[in-house]
Amino acid sequence: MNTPKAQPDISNTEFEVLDVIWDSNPISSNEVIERLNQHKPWHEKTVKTLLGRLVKKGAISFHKQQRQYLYYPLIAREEYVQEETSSFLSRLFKGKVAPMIAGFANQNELSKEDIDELKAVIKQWEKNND
Amino acid sequence: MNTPKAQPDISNTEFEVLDVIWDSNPISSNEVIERLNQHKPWHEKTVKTLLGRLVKKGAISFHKQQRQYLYYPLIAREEYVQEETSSFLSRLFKGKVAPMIAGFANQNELSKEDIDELKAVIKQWEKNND
DNA sequence: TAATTAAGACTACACATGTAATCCATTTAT
DNA sequence: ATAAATGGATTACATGTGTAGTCTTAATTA
Repeated sequence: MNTPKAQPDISNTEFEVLDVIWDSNPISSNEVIERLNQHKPWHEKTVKTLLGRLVKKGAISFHKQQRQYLYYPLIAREEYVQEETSSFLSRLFKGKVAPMIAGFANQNELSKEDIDELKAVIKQWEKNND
Repeated sequence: MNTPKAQPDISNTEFEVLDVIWDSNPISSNEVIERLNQHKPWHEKTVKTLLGRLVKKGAISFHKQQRQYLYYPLIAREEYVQEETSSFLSRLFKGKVAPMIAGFANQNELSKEDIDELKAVIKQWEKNND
């Protein structure tokens, strides 16, 4: 019985790379670089370093296609995001979601659309919990 | 016109110290240490280093009382938390709150109480937005 | 008053992170 | 067949972070 592998610590820049891979994979380093460069002016070498670190951390892997590597994720975005969210909420809001939303409301950062979406989530929850 | 000072980057351990100070201030280093040690086994020197770093970063300050320093925060918890939350949401959820809550719901991490609190927040929002 | 303690300042040190540059082995172009 | 380009591996290097230890000086105690 192996303990469920804790998510590796993924740095901010690593996350940006990983997010591209989640978005589209398998994917070559060149395509990762190209996609990133639509938003970030990162040097090719920088991105390759980050890819290497993600591999070492066990967040992604690859298979070879001739000279190139085609990368794919080893962890699911949903899982990663869920864990990050839980730890974030527990650090800043004692783990409760409502105070976080309340903070947003107080800053006038909630739109009508956000509210409608929240209502839909609540409705769905109620449907699932008899 | 001075640009609103961006929050300094506060590390995880620094945050724990800062949180104690937010909770009760002005406060001496010894009391910070004592309170932290109810949960964390940090060496006295470690905590003092963190206090010094927080001062240097402009997150806290102090006034002297004889030999000792009495620390107090320079940034409000609410502000800090709000900024962290915004950047967190934008990184992981494109800035939308509802998908975050939905993720929680899907993991069965929402209690009836959470739902009730969310409803209250929504009701309040609606009252404030005509 | 001399010795000890205690507060904060300064120093340390390994590992992480952001940001590449260089090295080496293939491919590919000339 | 050589030379040049390209992919990945390895190395670099400043700054941040976690986690203290040592130094200096003032206060307290014997």
